[in-house]
Amino acid sequence: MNKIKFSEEAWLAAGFRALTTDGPTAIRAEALARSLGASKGSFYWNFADLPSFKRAMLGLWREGVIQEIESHILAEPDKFKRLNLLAIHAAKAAPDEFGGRRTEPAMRSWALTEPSALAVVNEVDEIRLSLVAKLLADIGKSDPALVHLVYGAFIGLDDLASKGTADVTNSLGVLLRMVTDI
Amino acid sequence: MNKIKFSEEAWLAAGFRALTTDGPTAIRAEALARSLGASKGSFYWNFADLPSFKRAMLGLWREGVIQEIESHILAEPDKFKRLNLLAIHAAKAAPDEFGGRRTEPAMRSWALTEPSALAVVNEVDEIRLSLVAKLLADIGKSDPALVHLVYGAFIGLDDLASKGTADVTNSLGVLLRMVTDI
DNA sequence: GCTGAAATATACGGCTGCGTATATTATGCG
DNA sequence: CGCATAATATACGCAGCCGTATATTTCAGC
Repeated sequence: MNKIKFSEEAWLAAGFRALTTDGPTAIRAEALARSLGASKGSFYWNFADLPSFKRAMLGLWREGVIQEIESHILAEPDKFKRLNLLAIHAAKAAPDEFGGRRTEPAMRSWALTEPSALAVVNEVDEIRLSLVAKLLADIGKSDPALVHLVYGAFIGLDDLASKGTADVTNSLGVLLRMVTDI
Repeated sequence: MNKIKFSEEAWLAAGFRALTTDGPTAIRAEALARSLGASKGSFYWNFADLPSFKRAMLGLWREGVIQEIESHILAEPDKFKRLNLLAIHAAKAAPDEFGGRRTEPAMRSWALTEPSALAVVNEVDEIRLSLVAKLLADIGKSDPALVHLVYGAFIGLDDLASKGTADVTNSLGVLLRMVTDI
């Protein structure tokens, strides 16, 4: 094996930076190459083409979300603390070098225009909705509309937070207190 | 005056269709012209350039939001019904020919990458947050985190609804019942 | 019918992007 | 030391887009 100057990870991180700062259409071989100080040739050596690069990004994000759930939320034994962890970790679905808290809104934005992205976001939504349903069932709540409400608030507050308009943890906390205390 | 074949409104409607189906970067003179069966020349006759066209779109959306609030929500005298109207009209911030319920997520997505769009979305958010704050104050609730929660749920459920994942009215109804009944 | 302006269409130069084809550089290995 | 291949770089053809400059059509009023 020879020396790797620009790893797949480096390309993918550049992809997430492009996505979060300039949107889905900024994921382009030449632009990413410029941002890394590399050339197109290197990109097309590591990835067959743009669609396959995007598939890699989407897969990485989905795995990160699953990882995040398993390591941070399911690991907590107390059922009320588990719910609070939802609020705390709401905005941290991706590592910082992959866009941090700007990733979630960017992925959902991507899903609006690209079917492959929509498919992955739908998968992730199902996973998270099942999680919320389970956590709420654990405290004796089973209304599906409530599940959607909690998850919808999760998504919307994240969007507001990405614009500097709201604080996710505070407001989700208010909601969870209403749901649990009464 | 001579006959107008492609009005400004027609161009703007095409702009919203492009935005909602293919994202902000699909707002391009040539693509819009094709979608209308017109040519670039006509576009540049009606609008100075792309930035000014986008300004027109953003202004139209903002005015529509304000109009919607004044004609549908503030017109209702009963303070509890006013809150319910929030839930019912949540997803109808734009007329159908301008993208209907897909417009809200598309505008917020646009705001992620274009500063001029962010400015308008921020304006709209402030207007709507003031409205929610007022409606909640009318029923004796004044916690700012609650205001953000209601509005965040509004935004997030709209996103989920645009992906076919949730029903906005039901879940916002659950929230408003929690807020008002207790 | 003519004429002139309004409205739309076509033609152009310059730029950027994609994906491939072809160099060029580096390096592990014999 | 040299060779084969991994990794990156450069060069190319083709296409789309922007904004302008230049036609061409269409109509109102005379």
